[in-house]
Amino acid sequence: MDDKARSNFIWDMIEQDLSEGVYTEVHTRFPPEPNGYMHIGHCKALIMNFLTAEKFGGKCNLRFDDTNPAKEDMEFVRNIEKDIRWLGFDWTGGLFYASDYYDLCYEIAEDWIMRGLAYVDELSKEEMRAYRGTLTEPGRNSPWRDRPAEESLNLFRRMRAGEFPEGSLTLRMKIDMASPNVVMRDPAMYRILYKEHWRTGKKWCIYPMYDFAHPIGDAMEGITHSLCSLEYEIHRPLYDWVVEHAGNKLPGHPRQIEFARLNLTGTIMSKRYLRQLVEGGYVRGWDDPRMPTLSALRRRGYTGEAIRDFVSRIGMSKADSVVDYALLESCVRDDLGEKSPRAMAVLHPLKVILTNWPEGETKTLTVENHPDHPEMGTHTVTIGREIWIEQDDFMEEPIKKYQRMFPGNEVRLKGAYIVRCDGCEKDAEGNVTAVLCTVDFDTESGTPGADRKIKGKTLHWVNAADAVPFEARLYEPLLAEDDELAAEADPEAADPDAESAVPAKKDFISRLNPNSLTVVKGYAEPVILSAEVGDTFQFLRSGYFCKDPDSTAAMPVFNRTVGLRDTFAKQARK
RNA sequence: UGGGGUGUAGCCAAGCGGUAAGGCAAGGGACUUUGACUCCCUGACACGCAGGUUCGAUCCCUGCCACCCCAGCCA
Repeated sequence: MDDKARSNFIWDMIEQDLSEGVYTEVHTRFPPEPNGYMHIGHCKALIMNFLTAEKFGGKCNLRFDDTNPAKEDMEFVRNIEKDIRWLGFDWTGGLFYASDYYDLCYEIAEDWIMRGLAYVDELSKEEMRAYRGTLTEPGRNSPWRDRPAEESLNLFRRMRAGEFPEGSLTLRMKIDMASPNVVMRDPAMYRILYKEHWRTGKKWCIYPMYDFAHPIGDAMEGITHSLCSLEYEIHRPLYDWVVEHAGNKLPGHPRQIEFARLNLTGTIMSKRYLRQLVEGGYVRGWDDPRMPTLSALRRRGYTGEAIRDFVSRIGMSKADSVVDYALLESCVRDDLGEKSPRAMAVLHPLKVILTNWPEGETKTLTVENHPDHPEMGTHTVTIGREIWIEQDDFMEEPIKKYQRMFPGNEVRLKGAYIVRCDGCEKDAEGNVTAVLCTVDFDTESGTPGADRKIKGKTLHWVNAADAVPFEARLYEPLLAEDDELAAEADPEAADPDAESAVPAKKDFISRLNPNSLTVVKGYAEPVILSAEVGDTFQFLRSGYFCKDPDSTAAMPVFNRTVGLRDTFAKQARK
């Protein structure tokens, strides 16, 4: 499946590195910050890192980038590990934490101070911003930039000892305040944070910044290729600067390569917006099947295999893109189509009376579990005088090309008989209350008479006498079709507290699709009762459905993972 | 107006100087006890635009345009 992933510019670069002897092996890493639930957007980086290691016979580490104790939690660590395993990967290179390198980072920091590569700054956050300059104007050196190394060292040690309040001092790299790349204008290395770290406890009250700790972690783990998303491209000079200047303490120099992140139509990948959906009650939680989080996709019935296939098929490039959700759907259909047993369920029930069926009599029939996989076996269904069919499967006055039930037409009941529709019963308002049909008893499935060809289609149905009521949850994209926020810039890059975030927030909520969830009560054959939460069926002609944890003994609940393709509905819409 | 990137069909994406892969979507058709699956067939006077180099350019050069990223003591 994963071999669908063709070559890409990253693998080309790696091959070249290997052939030129820059590296003799390939070692990657997936470095999530444990500050939230993973979503499908993260899968691109995740799968790319793991797959690259697999492809080149190398290893891939899992490293939690836990350099900000204010935002991180152990609960997220467990979830991320679970998600990775669900996708079928293992951290063959080992499990690490950025916090494993706190001591080393500190050592390097002191070394840099003594070598004049870092200094303790007393500028406030606001002052620092002012000194940094703008995109078009160079910054100015901090007045503290050239203080004696011993003074910085003393201050830095006292920072560590907890002698200063948060925000009062920072340790900065001494690079170039006039650099056209603002990332290089004396970036912060350490800030004071009186937060207990979920791993290191109270040991530290100063924490290294990503730009400092990340390259060090990569280098320490022997990472050869550090694959990350495009927004880190401008950090690459800094990444290299850090590794070069700490070189005497590091075993290697990884190569950072960037690629475009994943966007999907009809949804969003921003943690900030997703949190809004959860906290605003627009969805039922982080694992609401409408969410793009992996826990939600899992609950909805997506498989790890389908997601791997999807990522393999979208390819890898540096061009900003928004992938059509239809591709993801195609991937799950492929996977589920092979694996899922078939069953019959009616979502919008309409009663059919088989008028020539003897009252009180029941017949047991055998149906296949999968048309292409006889080894998956069979199960039985019963049929009696009254059955349920889909409301869509009857039209008193058929539209063009309609081949389902209408007066005078014959259809096949899947696995049972050919029946002729004779008409229907209506209530006072003219609503159809029941369809009347005559059974051709000579056409039972599996018997010679079953070969008779008819014009009508084969319909799914459920015997009314032993039908199991169930709840089906049907989903549409979170965002209405023309409102693809996904194409917008990642708002996480913006300050959530900034004024500019307010209109975006309002706008985003107004784009929500009011029909993202539809709940219907239907009937299914009893076989669904034996399903466990998480089991998937293909409900014939309807789609793939996965049993939800909300299920009770009295009311099984099924999420529609994805519908079947419906070319007739498409034509009819035109 | 600084720097870093990106621009190939509706959406992704190959292509690496020799005359435009593939997938999804879309449209035809075959098959069908799922209008599903499967199987056929259909798509770029042409690769953001304009020049240039070349026998020949999507691939090289120049200029322009569009979009994305960066001014956190977030990652």
